Amino acid sequence: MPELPEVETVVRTNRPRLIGRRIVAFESHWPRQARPNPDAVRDGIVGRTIRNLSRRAKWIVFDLDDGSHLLVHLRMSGRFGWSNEPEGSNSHHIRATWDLDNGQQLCFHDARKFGRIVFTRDFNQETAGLGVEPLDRAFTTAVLTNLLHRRARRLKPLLLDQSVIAGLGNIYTDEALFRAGLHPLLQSDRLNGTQIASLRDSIRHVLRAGIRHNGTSIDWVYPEGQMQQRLMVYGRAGEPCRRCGAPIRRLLVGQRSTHICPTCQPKRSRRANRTPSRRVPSKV
DNA sequence: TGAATTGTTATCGT
DNA sequence: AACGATAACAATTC
Repeated sequence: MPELPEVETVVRTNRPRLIGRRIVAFESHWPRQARPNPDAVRDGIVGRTIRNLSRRAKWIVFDLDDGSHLLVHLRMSGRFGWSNEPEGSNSHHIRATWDLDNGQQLCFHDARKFGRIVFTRDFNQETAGLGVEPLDRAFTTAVLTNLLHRRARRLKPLLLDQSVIAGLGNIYTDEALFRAGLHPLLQSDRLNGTQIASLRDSIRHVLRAGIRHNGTSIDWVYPEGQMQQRLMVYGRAGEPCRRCGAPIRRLLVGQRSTHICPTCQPKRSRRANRTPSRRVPSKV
């Protein structure tokens, strides 16, 4: 379940071994995940030198020396390995391999086969549908205000929508909403300025924390992170809230498991605009 | 054995 | 028609 911080970690750890290397061979063992098709990918990248390895949303981006790009999406279970490492090549879930000019071989492991390998000569067009990068300077409170107010959607599915904000997944969305004290079912166009500023800061905070701790490891898919020890709500149903002690609750929002603290994330604001149940009796 | 898991897309509904 | 919500789907693990 790699999200932005996990993908960023994969990029940072593999970048030194890939930059400057020439690709001498490519093989796909699961044709339908290579776009437009395995031959086009192979023809496009073999002979090219990798200028840079970076990230856009949850995509891993190979910059090639002729201006074309190779994009890899890990989806649920994708990961990179190296054939000369003990864990790298002994899996039977290797779906693709890249041979480099120094004899090393990059392996794409993907147990569930949901990952994507895309070759494109038009990077901008390929990524045109992706929303704003939440860690960019461009992700200001004003920009988020516009994104939230121009539509009326529940907060959680909106934050998961990659065409609006690119990179959040289920874990960091729940964590950001908790940190901002916002209920996932709140309507996006009903947030006030204070709430939006808090949400913007919370999104950036949890993503940065995720990157700082090399991502979240909650199962066999992604083993190298430490962020799971610091999660406030995700996967903690029934456990006490680390802020107030109330039991964390798990609910379904848009078919997705969602974790909240019922007191830290009230559905409606606690103090403001509450009509008192009993009015102070007025003098006659 | 089947419930749980995710991002994306196709389809439904208003 | 346009938008938001929902169902379906890819395939595997435990």
